Amino acid sequence: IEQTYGEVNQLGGVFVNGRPLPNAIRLRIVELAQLGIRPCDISRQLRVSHGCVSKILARYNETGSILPGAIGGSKPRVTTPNVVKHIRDYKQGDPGIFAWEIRDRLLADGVCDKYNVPSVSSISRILRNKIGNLSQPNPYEATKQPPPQPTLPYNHIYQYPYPNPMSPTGTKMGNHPGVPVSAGHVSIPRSWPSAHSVSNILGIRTFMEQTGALSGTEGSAYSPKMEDWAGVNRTGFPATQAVNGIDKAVMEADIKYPQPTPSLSTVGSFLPACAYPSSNQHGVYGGPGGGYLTPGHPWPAQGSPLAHHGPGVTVHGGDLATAMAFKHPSREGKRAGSHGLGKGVQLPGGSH
DNA sequence: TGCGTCACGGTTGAG
DNA sequence: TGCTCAACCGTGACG
Repeated sequence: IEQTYGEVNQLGGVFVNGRPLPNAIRLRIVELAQLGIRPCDISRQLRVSHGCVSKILARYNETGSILPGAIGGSKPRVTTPNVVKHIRDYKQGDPGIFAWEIRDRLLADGVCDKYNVPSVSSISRILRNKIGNLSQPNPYEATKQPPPQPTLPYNHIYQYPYPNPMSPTGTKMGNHPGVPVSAGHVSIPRSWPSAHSVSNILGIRTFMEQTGALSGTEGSAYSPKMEDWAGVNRTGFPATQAVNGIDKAVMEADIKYPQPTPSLSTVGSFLPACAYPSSNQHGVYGGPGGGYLTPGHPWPAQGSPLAHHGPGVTVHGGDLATAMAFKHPSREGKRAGSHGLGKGVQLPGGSH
């Protein structure tokens, strides 16, 4: 029995505190903005706080990406065995060498670059702790041989954390057929690649439209790596069964992210009912994308991956009561102050 | 009224 | 295995 939960913001939208909005919503925000819709209107239509809309648009303008940043994890160590080895060599070659000189040499020799060169204090610590007695073997070499760590910049090592619904391995960082992935993970630099730009996404959408690959998977249509979509064929996905080795839980994530079924023309009737699994968030808001649009808007009601509400999307609980029932009981009342205000559903159009 | 910014409480994942 | 820490998140309030 998996506990899922969501919270309702002042606009009546559903969100999970601490987790990014689903890519579908993020994409919609950017697309609406590109259509000239004001951020405040986007906020109201999508029921996302204007601060969030502002943030996403600002990020998009800055990076060209709609995707959230990499969550969690630690910065990679800069004192890799290779660096330690070089420091050790420098120290052996010149016992009187200063830490700052070592630092300069690491840069000069290309062992490190300016992004991952250890600080002087780190070098000092290495000298003290690891190379204090040069007669002792290097602990890295004497004990175990950790896997070589490439001295890559921080960006490169960070991974996009979302599980990939198309992963044949069912792992969060799954590989894609035909997409070479080394070391079992896919890296997306924080300087977001243009592959995530809306134009590219739209291009991919065209592809998806043509193939019908997005049928019924509106909210889950966003692969962690958009550029991998070309290798994706989601046609005929069973709703809850493992497909192509995809972990069932991953698949179910799509289903556990129901968005209330807002009718297209009734933003005002939007009733949030969403339950995010704690493990991931892709595929949230399974409702028809067109539901975010005001009547008469030129937005294509069909043809958008976000607008197609296919059979693969099971919308659970179409009312607020259901959404609230998914909440963590322990979280109720826990968030006093401003966040507690989000509990109350405010009718659309209400001013803040 | 719209929007940029920030504090806050939360999640995440490498170390 | 559990903890720590630093990254990120969206909300809501403020100006």
